[in-house]
Amino acid sequence: MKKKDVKILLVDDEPDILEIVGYNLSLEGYQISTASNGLEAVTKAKKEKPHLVILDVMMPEMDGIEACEQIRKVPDLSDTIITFLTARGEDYSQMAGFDAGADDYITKPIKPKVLVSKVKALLRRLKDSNEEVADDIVKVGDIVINRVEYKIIQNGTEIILPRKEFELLSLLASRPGKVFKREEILDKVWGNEVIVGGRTIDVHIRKLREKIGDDHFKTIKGVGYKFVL
Amino acid sequence: MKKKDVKILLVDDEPDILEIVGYNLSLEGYQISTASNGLEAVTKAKKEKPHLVILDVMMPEMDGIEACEQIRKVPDLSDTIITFLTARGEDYSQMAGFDAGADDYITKPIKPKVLVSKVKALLRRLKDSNEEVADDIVKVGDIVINRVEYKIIQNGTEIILPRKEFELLSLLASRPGKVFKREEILDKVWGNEVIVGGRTIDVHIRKLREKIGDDHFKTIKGVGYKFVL
DNA sequence: ATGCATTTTAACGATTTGGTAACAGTATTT
DNA sequence: AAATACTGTTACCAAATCGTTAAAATGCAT
Repeated sequence: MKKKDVKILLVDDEPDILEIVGYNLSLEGYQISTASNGLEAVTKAKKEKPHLVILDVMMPEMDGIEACEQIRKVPDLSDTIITFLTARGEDYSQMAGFDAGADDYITKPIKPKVLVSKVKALLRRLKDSNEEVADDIVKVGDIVINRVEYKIIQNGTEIILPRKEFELLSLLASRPGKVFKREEILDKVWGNEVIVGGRTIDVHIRKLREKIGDDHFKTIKGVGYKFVL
Repeated sequence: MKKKDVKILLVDDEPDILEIVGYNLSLEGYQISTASNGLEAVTKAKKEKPHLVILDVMMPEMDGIEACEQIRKVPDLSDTIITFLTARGEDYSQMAGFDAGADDYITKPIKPKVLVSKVKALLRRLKDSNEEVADDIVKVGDIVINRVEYKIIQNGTEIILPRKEFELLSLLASRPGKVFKREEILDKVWGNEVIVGGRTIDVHIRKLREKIGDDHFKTIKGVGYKFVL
């Protein structure tokens, strides 16, 4: 997801806070909208479906805790990350925040740099959870992919794959039939910082074709590869 | 199939699990029913024909494995997806689950978000659960254009098209009957920086006429082309 | 460090694709 | 009917893309 497509809803009853936090986050390229109390927050959240909600705990009309609970009840917002703004030194242990479904706390006074890096960290979590769930066992066609033990079983035969091959297969098989663009594969298997040569994917595909079976991997020229059953 | 028409049968002997998992899934809009042991599960499955069964492995009366085998024997339920709930760290290598016909495992402890995205992923396998990919699969006349899998299906026959041809067809078929000007086609399929000769579009249209059928592509002299059903 | 497995690169060949040119065909205008 | 303008068709070439291989680089464990 592009940074500028990330929507953040900022909720606080102090206009100063809204402005300074909003300013710093918009500098980073996020889409910011604001609300000044819990009710407004819930309404806007439903309408705008933000990816992240930053909620002051103490507010008139409806406090942050309750707003958080309300937001958590909305199915469309199940992936939304909620973080509280709270005064430093409050007793976290008896805070109802996490019970209400919060993901994190940010303490006042707010340091812009800290805030921004915290937000980045939280949104990274969003990205991770959006990508397919990593940790378990899936059967797809004649293949069982065991992500826990890093092995695959095909017709009862166990096959141990090296990490990159395993992850590549794992990705392709996570959506049989879907074509994964080369770019997408690089993003998800290699990570978008690493730069590898143009033939790297092909070589790994070739090894998979050898080990798993030629017919399972189909090339779509100019686009990418797909796994077929 | 609409999300709210998807039936999920949840089987566990611990009421707490039933409640928390059931709650989270019903928030997503699925129809939930529950059973607290294997016998009940098989009975309910036969009656309700759920699309997905989430089955605890260890239960009184009849364990998950046997319940799974029973369910798999029912012809009506051949398309039902079955997934086990299992404690993390168990010895997967000697698990009888996949032999019994399971499609997946979900490990306890259960994180609601993980569970929900897992369930979504599994239900995506149901051919007709067009939840979110609806926009990427378009039916026009006797042709189905599948942008996810980069293929088109005509009268049940799969046809793989090269990229430019696919995109051209995709564009024209996106508005059957509408005439696309040559200029417009160049913009959308080739991109307005690239300059190609005057006969390029014609050649591609010709290839489509060969592969898809002559009558589908109508020439409007002096203007452009349109796709007709 | 040494050896082994994995990953990446580089080079080359093979294949597919996209694009052009040339000409034939067809409609449109004069 | 002739001239004009546009499209259809074909064969061919160039560029893009992919497959394969071997060797170099990297990582990893002994």
